[in-house]
Amino acid sequence: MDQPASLDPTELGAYFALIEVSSLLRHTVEQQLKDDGDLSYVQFQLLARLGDSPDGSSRMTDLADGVVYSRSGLTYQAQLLERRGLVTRVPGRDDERSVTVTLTDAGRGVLADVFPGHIAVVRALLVDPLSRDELQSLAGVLGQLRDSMRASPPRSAAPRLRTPPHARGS
Amino acid sequence: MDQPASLDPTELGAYFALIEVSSLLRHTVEQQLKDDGDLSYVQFQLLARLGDSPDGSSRMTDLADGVVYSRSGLTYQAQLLERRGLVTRVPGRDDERSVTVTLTDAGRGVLADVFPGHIAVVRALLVDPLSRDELQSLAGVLGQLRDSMRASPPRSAAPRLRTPPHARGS
DNA sequence: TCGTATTGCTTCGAATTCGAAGCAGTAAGG
DNA sequence: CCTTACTGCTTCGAATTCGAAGCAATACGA
Repeated sequence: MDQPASLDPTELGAYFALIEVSSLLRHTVEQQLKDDGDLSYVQFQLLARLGDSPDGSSRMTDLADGVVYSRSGLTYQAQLLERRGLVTRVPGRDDERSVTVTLTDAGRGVLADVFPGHIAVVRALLVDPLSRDELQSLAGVLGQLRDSMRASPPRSAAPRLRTPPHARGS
Repeated sequence: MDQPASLDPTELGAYFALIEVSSLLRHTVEQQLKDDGDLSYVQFQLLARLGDSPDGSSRMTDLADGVVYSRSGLTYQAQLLERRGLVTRVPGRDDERSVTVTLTDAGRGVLADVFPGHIAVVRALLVDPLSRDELQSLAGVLGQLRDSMRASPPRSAAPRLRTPPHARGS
């Protein structure tokens, strides 16, 4: 509760580097996906997640949980994918209000088109610049962070410390 | 040139964890900034960058270079900030076509309002869950990645390996 | 069983984003 | 000096994003 008001250089460095690295990586990946398969990053994430599933299908909600994404945005993207014939959407069998999204053969095809380039980008930007030890260290620390972030609901991240706004509009 | 077609678990783990961690962190920070100062993340980045500058001002282009952002998007956000009185925009002195953006006192005020909560979020999500060694390791590896990414223009990231698209629309 | 709350998804409107095109101002070549 | 290319920024239109509200199906309490 009595921590210094700012962050020390190491802390700041980790934060800024994380933001910048992920931003640049994502940018590059997005470009590659658009070039190779006309997919947005989110669309690729959805297809890839479906491809991982044993039967190539999943409920909307389960898809949303994996991809940090609003429900309405997911609906929008699923519509686009369906329009292109990459997935099908049918009402769930046991629960009439849920929607089951399923990867089509065309969807698997696009995924196959896009994968090699995707891997090449990740390799070029993330894997190759690091030694094996560094990569393992990175994976370990980030995995730990991911677990701790998942564990705590985002709501309680910064519960206190709120300063009264200075000059809010209106 | 003859690397395996896929990524091994460590490589995949680092990649996925990086994406997920940065995404969650960014989401949480965005929420905090909106709550405490009605700022988007980009707006905060712009204000913070100006705050770092000795005279609190900077050219549009220099701002864009720091924040991964399109020029038109920067113009849009700068307009919003100017409308709220957080920055001023005046034509550059020596080069008539450039625009110098300057932080106002109100801008500094909002920055001050927002900072404590911002630091609290970063601390809670990124710093506190890790040991000092882990944090240093993370900062080191990410810094290395950032440098290597900066060095190579994104264009050449995946120059080869392009598979002919499978079923492109139209 | 009935009434109410909850869940899963979609629709709607507003805000943000980007790329392409446009518009000065500046530099370079003759 | 004039023409041409380039730079810095803005405007424009289209696409994407989100939150709030809406709708249908399901779960729950009495």
